[in-house]
Parts: sequence; C-alpha cells; structure tokens
Amino acid sequence: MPELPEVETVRRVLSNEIVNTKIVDIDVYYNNIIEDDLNYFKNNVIGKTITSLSRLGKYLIINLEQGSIISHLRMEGKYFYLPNGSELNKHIHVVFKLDNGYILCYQDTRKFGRMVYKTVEEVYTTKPLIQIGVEPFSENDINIIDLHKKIVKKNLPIKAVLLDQSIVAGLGNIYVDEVLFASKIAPNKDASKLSIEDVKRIIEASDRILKLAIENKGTTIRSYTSSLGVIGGYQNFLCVHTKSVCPVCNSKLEKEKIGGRTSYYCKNCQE
DNA sequence: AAGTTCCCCTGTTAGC
DNA sequence: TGCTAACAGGGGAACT
Repeated sequence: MPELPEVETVRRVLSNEIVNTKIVDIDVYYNNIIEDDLNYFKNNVIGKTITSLSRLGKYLIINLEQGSIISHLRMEGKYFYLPNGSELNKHIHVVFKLDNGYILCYQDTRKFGRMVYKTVEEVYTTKPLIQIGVEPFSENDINIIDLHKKIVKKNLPIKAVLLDQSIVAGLGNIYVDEVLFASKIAPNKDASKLSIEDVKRIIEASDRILKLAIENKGTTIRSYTSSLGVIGGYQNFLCVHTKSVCPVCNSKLEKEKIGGRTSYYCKNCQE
C-alpha cells in the first residue's frame, strides 16, 4: 500500500525514465482508472511532453508542458517502464506510449487507483490536492499550536485523525502505527486528549520515520513493491506493524481495528 | 457539520 | 482437497 515513502520512491525512479519524453498515445483497458471523460483525458495528455514529476502526500503528479496528471496508486497501483511491444499482463489498465520507443504501464491488481488530468490553474486549486494537508517534515516548519488545535477538535481516535489526509499528508496504515509507537501514544487515544507535546512528538517521529523509509525505498510487505521490481527495505525497521512482540519491552503487541484499520501497538509502551 | 458506513476490486488466507 | 467466506485497505459518496 503505497504511502508517502513508496510514492516518493516511485517518483524518483520514474523521474530518471520518463522526464523529457512525449506521450504519443494512450491505451486504456479499464476505464474507471481515469476519472475524466476518456476523450477529455486523451485530448489533454496526448502530444504533451512530461516535464517533471512531483508528489504531494500520496499523490504522484506527472507534470506536462501544460497541465498535470494526478495519479493515486491507492492499494496496488504500480508503474512499469518497458520497451514498446512488451507483453502486457491482465492487470495493466493504462498504457502511455512514449516517443522514445518505451511505454509507461499502469498496473493495478485491485483497480482502486485513479488518475485525472488537471490544467495548470486547477492542479493545486481543486480537488483532490486542494484538500491535502501539510506533510509532516521538519523543513515544512509546521505550526504545532495550530496543528494541535486542529487535532483536539476531532472526536476520533488519534490514529483516525492521522490517517485523514487533510490534517497531515502522507501517512497510511503502516506508518501511522510506527509513528504512534515512536511517539508512545496509543492509536485509540482520543485525539481531543492530546497535548501539544504529543503533537510535537508525532511530527518529530513522522519526520524521522518517513525520511528513513524514503532512504530505504519504502516498505515491501504483502504484495507491495514500489515499481519495476524495486524492493523496499523499510520492513526491516518496522517496530509494530505486522509484528507480534514489542521490540522495546517484549510485551505481546495488541492487534485490533481502530478507525476501520488493523492496528498494532504496545499497551505497555503507548498510552 | 462531523462521524459512520458502504463501496470500489481481486488475490490470498482462514475455515469448514 | 476443494470449496466458500473473510480479509486487506485509501478515499469518496451517501447516509445519519
């Protein structure tokens, strides 16, 4: 499940491959991946050169000479860069033909991913990106007081609040569990009960964990690999998610649904 | 308005 | 062994 570090890994890998190529044609085998009217999408994308790749939260942004494609990989979305004529498996739903003899394939086993074209004016001023919150990195100079205010207003477990991409952008189920463990806060703690210190620790932990995860090309568990056979290494650093024993106190870890997500935490170390 | 539930999907695993 | 049911989950729509 691509979260911020995995999407960033995809962005970095693809940057070396598709920037400065022109999209000359698009084949779509499963329409629902494209949120736009298909003709609108094609008319606005075909013939354009890819100028750069950026990212906001878990969204990959493919910038064109005019406008951008915003792509969300959801659970299983992956991009493959292959020579034109390569055999396509049944889970490849969108194929961008490039002017350099290669194709950019979007594969998505569960068909949950979505992509949409936005004009330059629309990219950051319309959904989905307009509602995305700040990424929890120290260089973003986050106002802890304001963030704390936003968090304590919520009548939800803190984990559910951190999964809300309009509050903080980029954390998914895996990294929220890790961040809360590092912050010594239980995932089911009422968000309204968090102190300013708690919020500070959450941001510090997020910064450290996400950066280490990016360095390690993300986490590979279950079916997830970033793209074209890139295997992440952060699964070796996981403290609680999918684990059964606390690495700090050796207690048996709790595994329960919080905010609709399977959550791992240590009752002894987190409160 | 904010919180909850359902839905989209299919491969994998658990259970009988 | 072979089948079916449960499960995994990000985000948006519909609902309360």
